[in-house]
Amino acid sequence: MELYKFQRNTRQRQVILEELQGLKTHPTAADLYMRVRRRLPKISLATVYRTLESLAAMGVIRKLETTGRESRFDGNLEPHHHLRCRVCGCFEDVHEIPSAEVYDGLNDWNGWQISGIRVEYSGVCPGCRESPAGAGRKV
Amino acid sequence: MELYKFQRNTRQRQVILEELQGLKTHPTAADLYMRVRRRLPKISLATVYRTLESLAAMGVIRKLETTGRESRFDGNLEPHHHLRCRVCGCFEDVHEIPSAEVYDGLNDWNGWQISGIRVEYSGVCPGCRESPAGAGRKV
DNA sequence: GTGTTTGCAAACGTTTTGCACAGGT
DNA sequence: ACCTGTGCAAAACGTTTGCAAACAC
Repeated sequence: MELYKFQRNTRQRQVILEELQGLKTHPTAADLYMRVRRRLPKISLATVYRTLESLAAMGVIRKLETTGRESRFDGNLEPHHHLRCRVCGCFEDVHEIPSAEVYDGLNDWNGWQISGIRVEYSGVCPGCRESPAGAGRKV
Repeated sequence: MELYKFQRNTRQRQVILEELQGLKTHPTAADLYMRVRRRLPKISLATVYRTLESLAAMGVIRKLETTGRESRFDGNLEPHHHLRCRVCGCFEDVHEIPSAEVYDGLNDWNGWQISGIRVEYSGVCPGCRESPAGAGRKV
């Protein structure tokens, strides 16, 4: 995927974006495919993937970095964090940034029973700062 | 995978566990497969997956909930957080729990250039607390 | 008309599964 | 001898890609 800017305004892209922005949830590509297909029955899953990837690269939407095998997408660009349900896998937003200690093991927070917190910093490791080719990869 | 307790003590399991516990890194199943095969050339990748899954379910090791398509495993059970390199995908431990604001956008921290922080709380959502069958799943 | 974007199908990388057999107990 | 755990190969799963045709400009 090398497409950082669209040069055509297609119906597929309009509908995908509308559907995503109309959701407060964080759908997977397959979730969106299902919804978009109600309006564009011929659309292909590959188009959904390509479009979401491009929209994310352009900064119009966000591709979430969440636990789980499927990617999830978010039409809401404000920085915020997430609650993940260990049972059904759904996601919900957290707009406050509470301290780690406070919510770990919390019994009821907005109806959720919180059992864990995970903090993942991302950046560039010392090895890759020296040699950007990815030479830093060590098992 | 339904195996929460081992009833046989096999060489495969010993070696997998030894290799994982001998690493300070957070290898993927394929990483471990490579290492274990040096000692047990006939071992199958499926066995590595099955064993890691079971060890994690038993609480002997930890299956990390990290960003990325591959699962990663950790022989270190102490709670800690992670640094992820956006370039090579490697992981490193963070034993402090710093406040969100402090490290976001940090230019140099132990050699890392930090560009983001992600906080993910996990637990059980309101829907699943009522009906544990996973009925809470809503796109 | 030109060249971007699409739809399809096939490929991909990781993980899971079915099944017969090996090997702990 | 039993039956758990293994090896193998195939399936499953989410995602990406190559290519010809469709369509925005």
